[in-house]
Amino acid sequence: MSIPKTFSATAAEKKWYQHWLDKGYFNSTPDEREAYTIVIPPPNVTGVLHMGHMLNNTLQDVMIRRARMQGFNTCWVPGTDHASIATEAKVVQKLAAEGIEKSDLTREEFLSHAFEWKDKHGGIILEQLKKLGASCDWERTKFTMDDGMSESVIKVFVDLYNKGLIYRGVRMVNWDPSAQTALSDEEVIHKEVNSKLYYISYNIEGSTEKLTIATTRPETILGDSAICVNPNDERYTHLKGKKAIVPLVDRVIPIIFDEYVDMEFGTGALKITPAHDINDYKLGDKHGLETLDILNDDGTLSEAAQLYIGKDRFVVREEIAVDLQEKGYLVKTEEHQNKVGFSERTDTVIEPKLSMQWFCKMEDFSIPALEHVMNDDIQFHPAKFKNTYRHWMENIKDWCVSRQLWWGQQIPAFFYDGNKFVVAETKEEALLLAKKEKEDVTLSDLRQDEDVLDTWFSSWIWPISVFDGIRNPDNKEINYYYPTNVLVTAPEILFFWVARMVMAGYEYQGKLPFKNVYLTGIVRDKQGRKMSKSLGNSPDPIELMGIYGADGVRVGMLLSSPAGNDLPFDEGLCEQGRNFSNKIWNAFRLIKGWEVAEVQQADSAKQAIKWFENKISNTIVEIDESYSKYRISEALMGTYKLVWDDFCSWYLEMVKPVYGLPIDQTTYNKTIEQLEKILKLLHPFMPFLSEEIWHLIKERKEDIIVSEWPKADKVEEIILSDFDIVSEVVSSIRNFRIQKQIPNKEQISLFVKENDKLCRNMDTIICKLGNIESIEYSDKKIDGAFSFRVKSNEYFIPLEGNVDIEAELEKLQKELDYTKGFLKSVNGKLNNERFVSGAPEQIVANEKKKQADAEQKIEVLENQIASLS
RNA sequence: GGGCGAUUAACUCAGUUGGUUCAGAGUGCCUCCCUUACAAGGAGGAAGUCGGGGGUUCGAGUCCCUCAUUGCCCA
Repeated sequence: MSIPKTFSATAAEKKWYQHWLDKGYFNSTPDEREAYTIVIPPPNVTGVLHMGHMLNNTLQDVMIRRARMQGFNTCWVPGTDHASIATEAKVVQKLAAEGIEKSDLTREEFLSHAFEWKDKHGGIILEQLKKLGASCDWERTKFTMDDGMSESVIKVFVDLYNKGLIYRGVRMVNWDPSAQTALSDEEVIHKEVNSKLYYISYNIEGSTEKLTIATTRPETILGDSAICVNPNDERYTHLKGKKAIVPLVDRVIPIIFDEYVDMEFGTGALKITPAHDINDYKLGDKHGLETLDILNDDGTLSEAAQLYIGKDRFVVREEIAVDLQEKGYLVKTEEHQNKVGFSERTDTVIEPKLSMQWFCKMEDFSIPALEHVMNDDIQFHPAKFKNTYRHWMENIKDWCVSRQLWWGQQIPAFFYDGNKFVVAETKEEALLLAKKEKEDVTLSDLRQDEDVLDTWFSSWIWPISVFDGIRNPDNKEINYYYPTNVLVTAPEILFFWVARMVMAGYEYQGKLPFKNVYLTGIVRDKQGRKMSKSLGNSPDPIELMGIYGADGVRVGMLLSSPAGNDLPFDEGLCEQGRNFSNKIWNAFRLIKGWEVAEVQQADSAKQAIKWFENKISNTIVEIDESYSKYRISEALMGTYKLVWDDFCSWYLEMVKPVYGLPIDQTTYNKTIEQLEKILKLLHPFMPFLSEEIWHLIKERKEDIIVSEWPKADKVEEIILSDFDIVSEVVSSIRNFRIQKQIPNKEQISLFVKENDKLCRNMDTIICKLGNIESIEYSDKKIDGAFSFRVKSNEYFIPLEGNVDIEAELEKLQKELDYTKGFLKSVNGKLNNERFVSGAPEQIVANEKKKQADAEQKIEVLENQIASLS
C-alpha cells in the first residue's frame, strides 16, 4: 500500500462530515448523561462567514468535541437572527433595484418579499459552518422569527408589560434618518470627525448689543428656544432678563442662566435646541422651554423650521452658513474636532430626536445580573471584563425596544379610541381587554402598533427560547439543557446581548443562562485594522480552507488567540496549521510503513515506551488544566508540542527500527496505542485528520469523534527528569558531530565520569540516537578528548588529535564564570541573616541545594581547565 | 472629561499566592543538511535594561506610587 506524501484534506473533510451526519453524532436528546450545552451566538440570517465567525465557531466546536469525548451529552444549538435593520435595509435596496418602493407596499407584501429574500439568501452561513467541521445539532436549527420563537418574544413583551416593566413614552432617542428608525445607545458608534465651529451673533432685543454663540450645527438655530450662559460668567451678567433674536427667522427667545454651560468653550454662550440635543432637552425641561422640532423623519427640514423646508440637514448646513454670512450674522468659523454618532448598520449620522417609543425598565433586572457575575456564579474568561460589565450595570439606562421597521415581531399593542391601547398576545385577547374599558369596541376598531421589536429583544431570550422554555417553562428539554455551559462571543456585545441574556435568564428561568462566558478578541489584519467587508481586508474563509484544509485553518485561528486578545491574523498561521497536519500524516506514514515480525524488542524501544507513556500522561494533565481554565490556545500548544517534539522528534526516532529491518510486535502495538491517544487529543482541533488516520490505522466501526477522551495515568516524575538528562546528552553528542563534521553513521565511543549518581536505564537510548558504540563509566577524566557536561557529570568523546584546546578552554571558562556568578547570588541570599530567618524553610533548603550543586560543578570545571592548560 | 485595561525577543503572546540564573514559548531570522516518514522537513544558533523613574521587601517581570505611550468603554 502506498500512502501519499501529503494529507489531502478536501476529500477527507467531505467524507467524514457526511459520515458524522449520517451517524447522527451531532444530535442530542435528553438522557441519563450529564448535558453539555452551547447555544451559538446567532449570526445575521443573510450574513456570510467571516474570520470572526471562524474564530468563534472553531472555539465552540473544540469545546463541544472534547465534551462529547468526555462522555457528556453534548448539544450545540445553531441558528440565525433576523437582524431587523440590516436585513430590512437589504430588502429595501433589492426592491429599489427592481423599481419597487417600500412605501408602495403593504406590510404583508413587504414581509413576503423579505421572507422570500431570507429563504433565498438566508442560512448560507450555516452551510459554511459545516465546512469548518462545526458539530452543531442541525435538527435544532432556529431562526429568531420562527413561529415558536416569535411567540416567545411576544409572550415576554406582554408579560413584562403586565408586570409594569415595559412602558411607552416620549424620550430623546437616537434616530437613524436613513433607516428611519430609533436605535438603542449600543447601536450608535461615536467617531471623531473634523467639523467646523460656527460663531453666530444674535441681536439682543431692544439693544444694539450682540451675543455670539458657537455651534457645530448652524442649521439647528431655527429650532432654538433659548440662549444659555453661566451665571458666574461676568461677561454676560448684564443680560439677565433680556431676550435674543434668532437670526434669519427673527424669533425672540429668552436668555437663561445655568451652571451647566462651560465658560471656557466657544464664547461661553450656548444656544438651546431642546428637540435636537439630549443635553439641551434636559435644560429645556428644567427651564420650561418650548420644544421646536424642525426636522422630518428623513432628516430634511420640516415646516416648523420656516426656512429651507424639505431640504436635507447637511445641505441646509452649507446654505445657512452662506446666508448667515451674507446677512452679517456669521462672525467666523473654526476647524473643530468633535465626536459624532453614526448608525452601526447604515453609517448615517444619528439625529437625537424626541419620539414616542417603547421602553423596558432595566433597574430591577440589573441587580441579580450584576451580582451573579461579580460573585463568579457566571465566570468571564478573561475575568478582566467583569469590570467593564459592572460599570455598565451600575450606569444602566432603560432600553428602547421599539424600532420603526416591519421586519421583526410587531409590537402586540392594540390601539382604539385614538391613544388608548391594550397589550395582549393576540388581537382576540386584546379585544377582550379593550371591551373591559369600552364595551362597544369591535375587532376592526383595534389597530396594532406599527413598530417592531429590537432584534436583541429576540436574542436576549435565545438560550431559553431555543428550548421552548418561554412558552413551556418547565419542559423536559429546558430542564435538561439549561443552563448552558459556555457562551463564546465578542466583548463588543457584552452589554446589549450577554448582559441582557443574564437578565432574561434570571427573570424567566430563575437561573443563569450559562456558567461561563468566553470572550474572543477581534480578528485584525496585519496593519491592525479590524477585518471587514467594507475594507475588503478579510480573506474568504472558504478559500482559506481550500488551501490549508479546514483543520489547518482551525489550528491557525487558535494558535495565537488567548481569550480576550485580538488576533492579528496572518495566513502564515494557517500554513503552520497545514504543516502540522502534514507532520502528523507523515508520522502515521512512517508507522504504517513498518514491517512487523517476531523479533526481540530492543531495550531502547522498551525504555522509550516507558518514557513516552509518562510524558503523554503528564501532558494530558497539563492540557486538561488549560481547557478547564479556558486557555484554548495553550491547550493547543501543549498538544502541538507533544505531537511534534515529544512524539515525532523523540519517541519515533527512538523506536524506529534500523532501515530495512522489521519492528517487534510489542513496540509496534505500543506505538499504535500512543498514536491513537494522540489522535484523540488532536480531535477537537483537527477533527478531519484525526478521524481519517484513525480509520487508516485499521478497519473499525467505532469513530474517533465518539471515542473516549484519554485519561492520564500516574506519572513517575523520575522517568521524565532522567529523560531530560538523556535528551541533553544526545543533543550534546549531535552538537559535537556537527562541530567536528562527523557524520551520523560513523560510530563513536562515549566515556562518562560519573560525579553524581546517574540512572543508566536509558543508556541504550543514548547509544541509539547518538550512534554510540558503547558507554563506559570511569572515575577519571579522559585526556585529549572532546568533553561536555550535563549537571555535574562529565562526558568524553575520544578524538584523534584534533581537539581544539583553545576553544575548549574558552567554553569551560564561560561556563565557570556563569556558575560562579550563580553561586555568588545564592551565597548572597544564604549569608543574609534576614533571608535565612525570614524566608520559608523550603526556599532556604532549595538555596542550600543550589549552593552545593554549584560548588561541585565549579570544582569539576576548575579541574578540567587545569588539565587542559 | 470620567472609567477600565495594556506595555516582556523582530512579530504574537505565556509568566500562578513575590522565591531556583527567571527572563520563557511559538513564529520569524542566521548557519549547516534534499540522511531511507515528512524540505509543508531535519540538526544547531543568535536575539530582551520585562515602557521610564521612585518605593515596599532579605528578595520585584510579579505588590504600591508616578510619568510616558497605547487600546477599549462611557460622557
